[in-house]
Amino acid sequence: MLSRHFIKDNLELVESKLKLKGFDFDSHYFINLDQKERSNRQEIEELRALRNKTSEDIARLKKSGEEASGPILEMRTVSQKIKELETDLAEEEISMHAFLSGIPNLPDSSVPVGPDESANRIERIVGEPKVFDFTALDHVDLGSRLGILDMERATKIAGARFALSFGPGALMERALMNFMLDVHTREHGYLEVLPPFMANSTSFFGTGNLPKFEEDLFKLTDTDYYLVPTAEVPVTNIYAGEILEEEQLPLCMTAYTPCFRKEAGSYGRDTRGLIRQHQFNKVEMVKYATPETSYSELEKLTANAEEILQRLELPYRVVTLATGDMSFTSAKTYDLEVWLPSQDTYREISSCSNFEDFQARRANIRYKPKNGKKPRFVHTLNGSGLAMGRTWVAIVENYQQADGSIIVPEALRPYMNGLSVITPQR
RNA sequence: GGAGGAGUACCGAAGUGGUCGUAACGGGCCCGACUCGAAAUCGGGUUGUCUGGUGAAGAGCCAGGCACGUGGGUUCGAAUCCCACCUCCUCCGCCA
Repeated sequence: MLSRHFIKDNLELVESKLKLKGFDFDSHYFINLDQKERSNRQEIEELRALRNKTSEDIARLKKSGEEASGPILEMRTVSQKIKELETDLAEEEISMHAFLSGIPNLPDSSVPVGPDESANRIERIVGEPKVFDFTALDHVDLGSRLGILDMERATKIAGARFALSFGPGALMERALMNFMLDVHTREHGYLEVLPPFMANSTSFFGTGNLPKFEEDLFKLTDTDYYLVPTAEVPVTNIYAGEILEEEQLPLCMTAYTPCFRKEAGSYGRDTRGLIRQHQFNKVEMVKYATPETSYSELEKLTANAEEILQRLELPYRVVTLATGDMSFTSAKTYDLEVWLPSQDTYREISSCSNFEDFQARRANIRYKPKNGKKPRFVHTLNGSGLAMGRTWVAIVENYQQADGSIIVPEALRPYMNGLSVITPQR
């Protein structure tokens, strides 16, 4: 959510910045509603002040045994009037809240301007795309030939967009989780968190997934719970409604969770394999930072995610998302894209964003500055470190050999009982 | 799932319809005094938020509103009475 004061003081700026994100900001609606609400609130407050003062008089009169029915009758009318005005105010507040919560975050000035991903800016390319002297297969063919991946039976059990892995395939997923968490906790200074895999609607509002993107989520029948689409939701909300000390910042947390997404609106896209699933595993990094440090923390967080790709020796590139390609909540996003031989292209494997105070305002996460001044909103950041399913795909495809076996990246071998090559099972 | 109890500031806790919400009392923390320094002692301070005014300022100051788990209700007036919900605790049942 954007600050109402900020919008009021910077109408043109807000309008033009939102346009870059493809959002049409209705400033007239905002100004009218703001004005109406404020004048209404002021009238209510004046009447309440009158009632408070008169109530004290009534108490005094009653205590000294004097007649008080005059002011009581008078206040009966005043209270009635207050109640009427409060009904109007409540409606105005709901409208304002709905309006504000539907406005996306403003893009940072360093973000490339453009309507879609064609305007994304490539920051750096690390490693060389693999070239094979044989016909390279995709991960589905490789996986099923090796007997470590079975998409058909997953479909039988659950449906389309689910996966089933066996033996070294399942082990590699578990190894990736431990490897990533170990690097982030032991070397990058993150605190490991194991959060709930469901969260309530308040938490989803806090991170900006609700109310606008409910169609992406799995909701549990007859409850207020949704399955988490990313650890961002439960972890960012850990300190919702709280005031931290500045000394606690930056607060760095990392968490493994499965992620559940409906992928509505992506029918027909990425139908083959593990690229787009209803359920996938992910290790996420989440940070709270001060406004002064959030952009340098974003660089660190992105580097932390890149470190995983580097240790796995996977070729990748880093792009800055253009204004029109960014998410609703983000002020700046770097995507890490890993090389996939089967698609002859780079595919997103991590998304690292600074949300500034957009989520913190929604979730009411603040910190008390060292100077003892009033509480301020923290800046929240997060990034995948990494999406494990897609990492699995990248390893299988990039490390394939002519005979269809898969070399296990060195960094992963200690996590796989020393296994160095995945060969056909059974 | 059943029965009972409880949610008040940083923590503990008092307050059961009126001038007691910056909210008794105790502790913690911060500043100051005493001291060579510290402890002890003494003095002061210590919730957040919104509206209006005054400011360059969403710094400070002034006036006022709101908040005693959350949301409603009764009343001239609610921490206090009523209803619903949430959370925690104890006992019983079930259970990995």
